[in-house]
Amino acid sequence: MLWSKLFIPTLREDPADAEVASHRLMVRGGYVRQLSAGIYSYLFLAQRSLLKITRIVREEMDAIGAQEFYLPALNPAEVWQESGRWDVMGDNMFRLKDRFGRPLCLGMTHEEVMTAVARGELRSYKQLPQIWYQIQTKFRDEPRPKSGLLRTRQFTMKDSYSFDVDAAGLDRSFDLHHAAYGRIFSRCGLRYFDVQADSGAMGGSQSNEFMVVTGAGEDLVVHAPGSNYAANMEKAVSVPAPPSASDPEGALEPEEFATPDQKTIAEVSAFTKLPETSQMKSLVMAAGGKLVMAVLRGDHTLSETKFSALLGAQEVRPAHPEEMREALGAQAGSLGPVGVQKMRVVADEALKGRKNMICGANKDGYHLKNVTPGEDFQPEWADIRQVSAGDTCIGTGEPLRIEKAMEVGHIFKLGYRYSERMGLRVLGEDGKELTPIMGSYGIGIERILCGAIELYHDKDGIVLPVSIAPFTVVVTPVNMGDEAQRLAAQSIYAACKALGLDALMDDRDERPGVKFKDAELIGIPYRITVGKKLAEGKVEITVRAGKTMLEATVTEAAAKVAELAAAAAPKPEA
RNA sequence: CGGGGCGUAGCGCAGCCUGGUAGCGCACCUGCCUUGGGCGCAGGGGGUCGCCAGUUCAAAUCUGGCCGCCCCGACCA
Repeated sequence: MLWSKLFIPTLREDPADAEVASHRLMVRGGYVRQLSAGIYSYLFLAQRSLLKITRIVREEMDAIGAQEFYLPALNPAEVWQESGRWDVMGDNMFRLKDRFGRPLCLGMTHEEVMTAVARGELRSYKQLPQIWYQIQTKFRDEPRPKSGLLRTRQFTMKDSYSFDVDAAGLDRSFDLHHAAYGRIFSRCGLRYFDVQADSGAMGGSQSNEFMVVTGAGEDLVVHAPGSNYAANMEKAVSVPAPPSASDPEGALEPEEFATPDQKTIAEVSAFTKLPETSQMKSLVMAAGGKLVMAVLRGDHTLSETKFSALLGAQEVRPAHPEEMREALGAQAGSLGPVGVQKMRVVADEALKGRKNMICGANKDGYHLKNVTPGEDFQPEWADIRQVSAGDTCIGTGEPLRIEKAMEVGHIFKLGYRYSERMGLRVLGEDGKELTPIMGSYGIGIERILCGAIELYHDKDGIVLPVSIAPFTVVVTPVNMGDEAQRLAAQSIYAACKALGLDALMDDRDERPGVKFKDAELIGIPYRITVGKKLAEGKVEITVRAGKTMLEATVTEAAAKVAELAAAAAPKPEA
């Protein structure tokens, strides 16, 4: 295509309201323009790149036998009411009414619609397994859209759903997706982590997230560089760093002592001159209308995800001050597990084997010392602790790293939730009805592009992987007024196209500096510069990643780029 | 929803405190010039100063309300 005819509105300066690199560069590079908070117009370059991404996704989904559908984004309330998510989704769902007042919503995901199709049509176990997918626009009324295309109110998702006769079948469908996702993200050129994740309150057993490590991300991944361990922060486990002071010896009895105005762990630690690791933190939480006490080492943080999973509760919140006072007779800052009868007490396993520690006395202004978990109080033991910096890997003992990351894909085993509630049944081999088991698998299409840009950019702009760049190569005649250059550039451009390269011809009557800057900004992997060396029959090939440069003759330039591109973006194995 | 910031030409910003002709750079248009890193010269077009109300002889500027956008937090099957 001819650059002079295209709409690629690059900006010389950074947009004022773009914070993260992908947002800033996509606006500057003329990929996108914002229409409203969390709503973007994808211009020519973004659309080309997104089409390349979706093509890769399609190829890999088709390769595992998945079938592409296209489902309505506009959904009647009924199906969401049947699944129970009409209420669960709350304000995150865009809702509207039609002219007759019938409630509708814009789809956030498509479990309901897929299940509705399935229950109308699937009759026999012989029709299973099925994997259905679509690439569709999703709508979520985010409380805070942010970071450009990272968190938007309208976005594109590849979502697939599997239907199997039994758990073993679901395992196979899950594994197929797991492998396909790895191929998809690799082919898109992403460096990613495949992490164990929490499956959330919506049911389901196994769950993996595909995460791209970037400071722009909103999640945290915990990983050990030397081993295979990687997990979402919510689910991660670790060996805690040892306490910084050893516990006092002896079978000591708990003893009350005054701690006026010392409430936080830090305050009590300073007051007692004993480190935070010698304190016990007692948190009273309300779950499902009941109070539960969580006891942790002073320097540790409660993982609300693990805690609520343990309790099987949908919602866990800190107890109100009145609730604490009523149940324990003291306020936060002086609470402790000793003598507590009215509520469950769950202690984190990091406290196992510890003795003679300090905790609140359930009496304002007082704490207890010489408290030994398991002796002076009998808790339920569980891992309810969030991994923290300094912890080590359970498997290898090496230090764990905690890094910010962005979720680009999520696969998980749904179980029977939707099929059960929405009445999806087929006849089994034995002639009895059975409820198919489902899986759900999502990929954020725009997030792949964002992730690639976050990972690969420099001060001059975007450095996209060949497989998802809007163009593979740009042919840049330095001086359009020079006929020899123009003709040579045209022949190279034609040769590129003949080789099937996605080529762009920068035929604009611009200064060379402008053309170079623009090509670098928008991230085209290769540039063939036709300039002063043409007198010797030579042109230059510049590789955007690393800005390396090599020479080639006019006749061989296109083939050389094709070779480089093929090496950089291998095709899928047949 | 809580905290902070910002709204003036397509983009980036100044002007506002101390009320009185709406500015600068980039981009855009015309002409000349130039052609290996966002050239140069000359001329030109483009604004309900976010919206509404108030104060005033007079409001981009002061006051009040509203709206929008960005950032932090809460939230995120």
